Amino acid sequence: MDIRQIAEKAGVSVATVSRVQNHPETVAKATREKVQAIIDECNYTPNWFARGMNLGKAETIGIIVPDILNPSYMEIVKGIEDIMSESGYITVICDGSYDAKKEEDSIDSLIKRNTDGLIIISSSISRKKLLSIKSKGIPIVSIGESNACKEIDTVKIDYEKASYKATKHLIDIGYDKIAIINGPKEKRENALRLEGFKRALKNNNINIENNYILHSQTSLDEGYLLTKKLLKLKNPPRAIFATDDIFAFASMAALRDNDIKVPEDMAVIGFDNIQLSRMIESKLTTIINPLHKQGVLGARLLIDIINNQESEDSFTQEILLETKIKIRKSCGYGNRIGEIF
Amino acid sequence: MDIRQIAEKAGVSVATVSRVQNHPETVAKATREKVQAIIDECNYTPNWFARGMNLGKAETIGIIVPDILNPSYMEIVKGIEDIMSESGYITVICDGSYDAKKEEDSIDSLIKRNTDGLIIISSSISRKKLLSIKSKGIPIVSIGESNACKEIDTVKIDYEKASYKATKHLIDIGYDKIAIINGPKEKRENALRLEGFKRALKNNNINIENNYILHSQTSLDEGYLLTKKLLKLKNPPRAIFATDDIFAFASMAALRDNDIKVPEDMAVIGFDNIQLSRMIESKLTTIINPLHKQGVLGARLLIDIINNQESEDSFTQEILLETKIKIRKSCGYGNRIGEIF
DNA sequence: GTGAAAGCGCTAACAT
DNA sequence: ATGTTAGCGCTTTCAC
Repeated sequence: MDIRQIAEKAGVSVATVSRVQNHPETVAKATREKVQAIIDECNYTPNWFARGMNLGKAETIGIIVPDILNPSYMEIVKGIEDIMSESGYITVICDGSYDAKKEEDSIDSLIKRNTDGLIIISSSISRKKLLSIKSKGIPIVSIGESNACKEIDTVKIDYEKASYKATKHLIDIGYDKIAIINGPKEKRENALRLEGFKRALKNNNINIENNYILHSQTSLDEGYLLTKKLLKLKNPPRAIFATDDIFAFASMAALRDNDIKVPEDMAVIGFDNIQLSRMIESKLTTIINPLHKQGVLGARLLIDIINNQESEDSFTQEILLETKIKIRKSCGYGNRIGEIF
Repeated sequence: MDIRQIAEKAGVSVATVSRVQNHPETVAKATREKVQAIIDECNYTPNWFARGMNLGKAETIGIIVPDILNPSYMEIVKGIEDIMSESGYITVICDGSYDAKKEEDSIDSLIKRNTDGLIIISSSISRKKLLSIKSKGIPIVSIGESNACKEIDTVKIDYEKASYKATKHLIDIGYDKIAIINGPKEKRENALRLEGFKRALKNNNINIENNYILHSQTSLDEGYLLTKKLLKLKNPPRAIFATDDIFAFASMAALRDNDIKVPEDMAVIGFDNIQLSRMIESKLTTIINPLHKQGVLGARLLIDIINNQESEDSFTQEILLETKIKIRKSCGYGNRIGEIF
């Protein structure tokens, strides 16, 4: 069923049918209604490729996410989806598998498809690549840190400060032997987290013990193993800062398997406050990262950029969201909250 | 940069450039190399809309998933991604938000875009809609139960049997007051789970207590609340079968908040064996659902269907995967496994 | 207000 | 082996 057949059935030209769909106000009411009736009756939708060829728009945006199995990222994606779907965009989610190369390939593939815009989440894509995308005029926003921070539109939190806050909390309640289980050190946001961690220690005259600084690649299992490694130290830590809630889960699993009680024998603080973090034992004290909100804001920002592509009064934006700390049970000293809410 | 400019630079016709890209073997080595060099130099990729318009292929498949925040579903999606990305397809993941209407809208939107094929996961799309998709000649496979089981290609497990197995396990180790926290009852797979549950009770002459049969809509919070409801019964159960691991997590959180120990005071068995299920306390005994594998098989099946669309020797397939039980700690009686692996 | 016709960039049949 | 050309289905100027 193509536009010509509709035109024929309605006894009008293809141009008129096209107008009914794209600029209905320019066609006489009677004609419009007649044509629309046929369109509905035939359940006609314009061929999407043909339409795209003329308009150059795909009504599609691409999302690059490091790992679709990590709920932290998916909460951001959910926020993006919520906005995009109400704006008529389709979102293509590409799983980067924590691999910069794969992320870049996905980007190429999305660009080839004339995707209207891109959102990259916690991406490890090179600065060069990022700038080349932007210079092609493709709208792009980064959620979290990227390798070209100042040059591309960004929604993020202050990772350094948030980590400082987490570490400071541990110090305030009396810990000084604090380890960090961080993500891959190549990622800028992890470097920042480490800085925040160190700054908190320094400011409080606590010696920085290199054995307490661990980088996990990605997986739950690695978080588990790294924690075991920590326990085997001659002088093990008394608190663990896991920079991702699921690392904290893995860590607590390792502690339990060694009969170490949280928070009695070891404090654990997480990062992100994913939904599950209040369902586990011991209930996780963590940094509230407004994940869903970042997705929402990132999506709105991207739509803005798409709609004002040529307008000269567009400036690169950086939206910085505040974080809070959520005190539950896993560090002790707080009141245990009897209910999950 | 379009095909004409490339042709000009290379001193050949557009047809030759097109051939170099699509049927390189039909063009002389010398010409081919010369043209390819220009293509590379200019970083030319064919306009995707124009290409699609001629070929009618989008090299895209769509996935409908009830909830992108539920790790059970995302493990399936990951399996699909793994296969699709190595086959050059891009996957569009649509979040159905547990809403049949939204799922159907997404399908329409995908079809409009000439998506080459569809994979629906645990979908609540009506039988009528499903058959109409199939009758349009659009390749579609269902992972999990759908409302048109026999008519569309399917990869699934036997939900009834798996639930029977889970319930039987509880009975075998001595429980007879067993509750079930099931998903939405409108879904066929949940109806099957309930049947399996009831069959196990009946076969063992255990009375079916209607108060012990609960349906949760979707969320963690609801699983939590439902469990509290169970505890308020005059005659509360001694074991809970949660038909989704994250329900089990939520359930255990509620139990802890009521100072009920798992497995000492209450046994809990889950369903799916998601990665996180071995990280929580108490380690979850659960049904091993080959999620990733289902994704892989579903993807392969879909590719098969796409490639043999007109061939007459294609028959609707149903691939049924076996499930196993993973005994950890949450039901007691098993040995506690000291390590997570 | 409506129609005729010129592309959009590409592929493939047909011609050489 | 390569070039010429007719579409693919739509949108949009430009006439009327």
